[in-house]
Amino acid sequence: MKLEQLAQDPRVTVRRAGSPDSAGSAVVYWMQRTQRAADNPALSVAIEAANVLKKPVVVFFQLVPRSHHANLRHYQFLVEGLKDIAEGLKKRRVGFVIRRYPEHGIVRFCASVRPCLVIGDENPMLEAEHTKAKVVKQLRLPFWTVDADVIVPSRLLGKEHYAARTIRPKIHAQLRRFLTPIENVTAGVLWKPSSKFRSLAPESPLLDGFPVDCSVGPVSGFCGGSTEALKALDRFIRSRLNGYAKNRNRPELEATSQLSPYLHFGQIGPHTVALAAQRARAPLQDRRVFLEELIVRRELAVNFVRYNADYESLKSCEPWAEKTIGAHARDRRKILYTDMQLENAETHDPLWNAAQKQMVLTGWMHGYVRMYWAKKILEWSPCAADAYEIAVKLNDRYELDGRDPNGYAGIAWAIGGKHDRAWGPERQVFGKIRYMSYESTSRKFDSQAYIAGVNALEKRKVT
DNA sequence: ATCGGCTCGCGCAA
DNA sequence: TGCGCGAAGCCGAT
Repeated sequence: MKLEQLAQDPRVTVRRAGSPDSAGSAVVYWMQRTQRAADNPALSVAIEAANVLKKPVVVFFQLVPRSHHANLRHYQFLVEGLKDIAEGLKKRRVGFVIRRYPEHGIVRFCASVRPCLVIGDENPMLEAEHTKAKVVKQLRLPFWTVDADVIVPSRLLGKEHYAARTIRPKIHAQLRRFLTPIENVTAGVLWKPSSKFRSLAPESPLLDGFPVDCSVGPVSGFCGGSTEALKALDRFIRSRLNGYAKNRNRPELEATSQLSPYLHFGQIGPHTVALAAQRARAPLQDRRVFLEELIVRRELAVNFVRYNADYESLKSCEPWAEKTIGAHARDRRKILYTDMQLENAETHDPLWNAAQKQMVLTGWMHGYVRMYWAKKILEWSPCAADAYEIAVKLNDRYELDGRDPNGYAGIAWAIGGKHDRAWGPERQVFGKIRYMSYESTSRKFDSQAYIAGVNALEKRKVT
């Protein structure tokens, strides 16, 4: 294997070209989005490059406050995952350096390591892209990034896709090539830690004295880390994949994988999940439906965020949606709630309140209810642009998987008709945006049971 | 329980 | 240029 071959892997983007300096001391993998030591294509590229160069590999992880407006809930989950990374990297003979604000800089770290090459992982979110752009300017080193958290490298899709039906055949055509096990290669040269590259211990109280937004507390139902993620995957595959197609849209049941927090932080990768589902002994229909959501719809969301720079606002939506929303901008709203009333789950609608409470209390809301939740915010807001904004704000603040392409795509679908189509008959406020009602959702699933379930959870929390 | 109509525009066949 | 068909819907008819 040659370095040029590695650079030509479709998962790899060369952000700063140049031949790796063979006088350098190591290959540095700057781990951001892909927080795992196994089935991590970015780590594999780093190790393979280092093995060609006959150098060791060190993973650099930085703890930066207020990254993507994250709060204590998110940081706690993230920090819980660091121990698994440390253990996994040790097995692969790779070093691990954790630094915390204000000693967190990758540029400073590279100045002391003098790497041959720096590898990063891909993240379509704008803030992550800006951070990388800034670092590229300062690093006088070759810098590659690896698209490690999607099955089909997002670059190969080339443009923003209009709908699931346009991206689906493109993705399916690439699965044979990309839905394959990630090789967990081991470093040939062992990284030897020295005092010069001191690291914080992953199990030390990393958040003590760290300037993090504590207004949203940690949750008890989800524990971060790759080990927990694999356990959750195993439970899902063994007990819930069978029947998934039928039950996934029944939020009163525990029928979904609940892997989104782990996928968001990269503590588990889509290859691991997809291959486990593919080889599971569940009916074909269940496996198909799950893989459609995990791969086609998840990667449609990544495609949206990557190719539509307006994903944080209603501006990201299609002309037909803009038109119909505009035509109904002056419709009288029967009910208006303030941001506070929404945040405190103080609406007249018990299903909506339950959804909001599930999110606030557990850090996770059932996928089907998320649609309803967002559509009602549109119904109860002065305008669609405000609705989009408050939905994003609440989602990003309380969901463990907030600040993720999935959240933005979901809100854009519900409020702006993204990836959807016009639906008649035209209604107040919604216009031709697809509508959902309490009455009809209650026909589809046992909303009383869902509401009761969340309320029981709330009582247990209070007492 | 299941079906058709509602409605728009992309992507492809022709 | 025409045509098929679609990320989760609703409603009313059968």
